[in-house]
Amino acid sequence: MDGSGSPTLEQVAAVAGVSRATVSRVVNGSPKVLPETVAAVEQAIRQLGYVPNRAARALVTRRTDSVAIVVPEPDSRVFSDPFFAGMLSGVSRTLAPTSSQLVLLIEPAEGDDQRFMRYLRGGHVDGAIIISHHGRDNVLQELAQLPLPIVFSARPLGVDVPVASVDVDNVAGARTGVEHLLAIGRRKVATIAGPLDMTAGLDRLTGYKDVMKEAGLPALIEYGDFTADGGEQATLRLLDAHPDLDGLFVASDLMATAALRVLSERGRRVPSDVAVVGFDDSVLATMTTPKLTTVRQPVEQLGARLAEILLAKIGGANLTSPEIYNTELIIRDSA
Amino acid sequence: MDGSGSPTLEQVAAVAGVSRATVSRVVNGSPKVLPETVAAVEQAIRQLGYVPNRAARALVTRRTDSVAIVVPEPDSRVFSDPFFAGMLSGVSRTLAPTSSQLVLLIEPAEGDDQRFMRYLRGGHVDGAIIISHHGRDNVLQELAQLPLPIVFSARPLGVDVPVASVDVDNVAGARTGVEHLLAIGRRKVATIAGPLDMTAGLDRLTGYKDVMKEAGLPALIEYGDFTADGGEQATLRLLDAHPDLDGLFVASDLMATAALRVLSERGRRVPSDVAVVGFDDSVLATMTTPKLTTVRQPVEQLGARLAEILLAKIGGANLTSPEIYNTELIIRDSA
DNA sequence: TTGTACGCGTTATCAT
DNA sequence: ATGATAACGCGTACAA
Repeated sequence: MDGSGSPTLEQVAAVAGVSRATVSRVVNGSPKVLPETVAAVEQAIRQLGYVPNRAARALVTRRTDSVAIVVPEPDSRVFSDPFFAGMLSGVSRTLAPTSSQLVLLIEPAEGDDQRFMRYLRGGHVDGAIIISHHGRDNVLQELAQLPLPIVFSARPLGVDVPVASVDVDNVAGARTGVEHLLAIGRRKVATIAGPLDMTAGLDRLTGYKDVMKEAGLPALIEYGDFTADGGEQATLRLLDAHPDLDGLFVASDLMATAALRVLSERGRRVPSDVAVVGFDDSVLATMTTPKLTTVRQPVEQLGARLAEILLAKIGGANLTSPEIYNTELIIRDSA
Repeated sequence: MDGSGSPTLEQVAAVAGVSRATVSRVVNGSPKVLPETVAAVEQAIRQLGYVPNRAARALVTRRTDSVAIVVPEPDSRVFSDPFFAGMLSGVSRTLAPTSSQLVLLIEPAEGDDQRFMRYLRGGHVDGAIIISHHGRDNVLQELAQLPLPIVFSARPLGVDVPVASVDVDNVAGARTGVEHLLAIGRRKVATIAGPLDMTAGLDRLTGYKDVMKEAGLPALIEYGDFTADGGEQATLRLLDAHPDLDGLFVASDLMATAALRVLSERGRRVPSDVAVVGFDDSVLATMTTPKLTTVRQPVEQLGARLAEILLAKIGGANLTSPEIYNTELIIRDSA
């Protein structure tokens, strides 16, 4: 701490022998300042180690130069999901050239919505990216109606107003996965779906059902919650109910890794006995034995696009429609 | 947006028929306000949907009610590491009861230090938690000397001033892992170490070396960079150099998963041919086949403690020494 | 090109 | 117990 707190514009002005206003202009890169004045001011700034006070600036400009990334769930799962990590990476890289900072809002405990709602409403950020998994209560709806630029990381379930969102085509992605299983000759193809209150759960199941129906094959469905444990349980139930299954489409890589393990423990060879296709192409996909054939979604790109859209909206653009990206089937060893 | 921006203290005061100052008192829970006045003000607040402006508040109180969690590396690996996720979880849970928000500062590209240094210096946060992996340049040193409450997530390499930090006893942790390998009869025990410019790399290697030396056995060392790829390469080199190894201590679970895969591909049975011990006990440990025996570190607890220490320092406490936590060997199937 | 002066929404001091 | 009023540090018309 330097004696009397951090230096202010005023002090810089005094040292540089100019007015506060001029220093402000230099700091903000106004073109209408004499080069020599600029030099003098910059010298003073360096000498004092001046750095602008954002609070004061925000107060007058009504811009905070920070955006929130909101996880409206107490879900620590979100963090262990490589999906989130990838998106965060994309978001932060896109935000980097900007002066914007990233504020992470996590719902600490179930039902503590109002905490971040207040924060968002308080004008502490210029906009927000919502990482929503569940279409829970009416939180998403409330978020969507906030007087603030907002982008959703997935089509928010249960929201009836037009909102900007970025997502992959989960239905089509699931289709490619299941179609691949059929293409390699599998007929008893089951799925481990995600929860139906998540876009990812709902749409991927739809894709599976569609393909099976078109092929005239029965749908064999169990549900997991996108955790390894959930995947394990679902696989066990599936093996009990359909011991003769020869193909398995799993709605996430994390659940798929558990499925592979259970299959192995139960003496099923992958892919010869049971072919397995996952969804995500996360880092996990290459860590399993055998390596996972999976439906890739371009997570970093999604994150980057989320940030771009948000910045555009903050800049005044009126974007309120979903953007859908394509998936790609990555064939490895499990199917 | 309601006509004219968000309501201010002034407007609430007008509606409630009191002065600005009184409203402020109510908002901040001052005891010296008549209950009936409180009621009137709270009514007005609800009616207007008032929420205090943090920028204005921060300007006068000089407190921002937000803390930064800094990743002073462009390292996207940090995110895919479950270790980071766990700590983040612990930090955010501890911060929750507080009014403090979490600001995430990531170095977007190599060498862009000054960006977050300026931010931290600008008084935008009340304190910062540094998640540092590498003892790179003098960034850590600069961070340590910031006139701001700071806590490091690991003993920062190359910092010569006393700083607060939270870490596990990596040396002892590695010892228990290696000693276990010896205890189950392994003699050709190799290690995949992490980079030596990270505490985790350095100390865990030390633990390995110590045990091997005490046992009068040769140290067989290869280095990885804490990624799956690095682990894979190191394992291959190790198998080439020492085809007869029967024990392997890997400095991280992520690298260990890769090692397991390579060993399997090379026809080594785990644990019968080669016993493997990892480090972390991350979610990965139970996802492998066989499940990984590993040295657990209490990540969430570390994160929580980081936050506690930071809050204490912000509150005026003068903590500038490391805190070391114990690890625990979790025995599963790989050793 | 530069300086003056005002306002941003709060908290805190001092009267009342 | 409450109300004026002065900061807090900055941006920006407006004036010079």
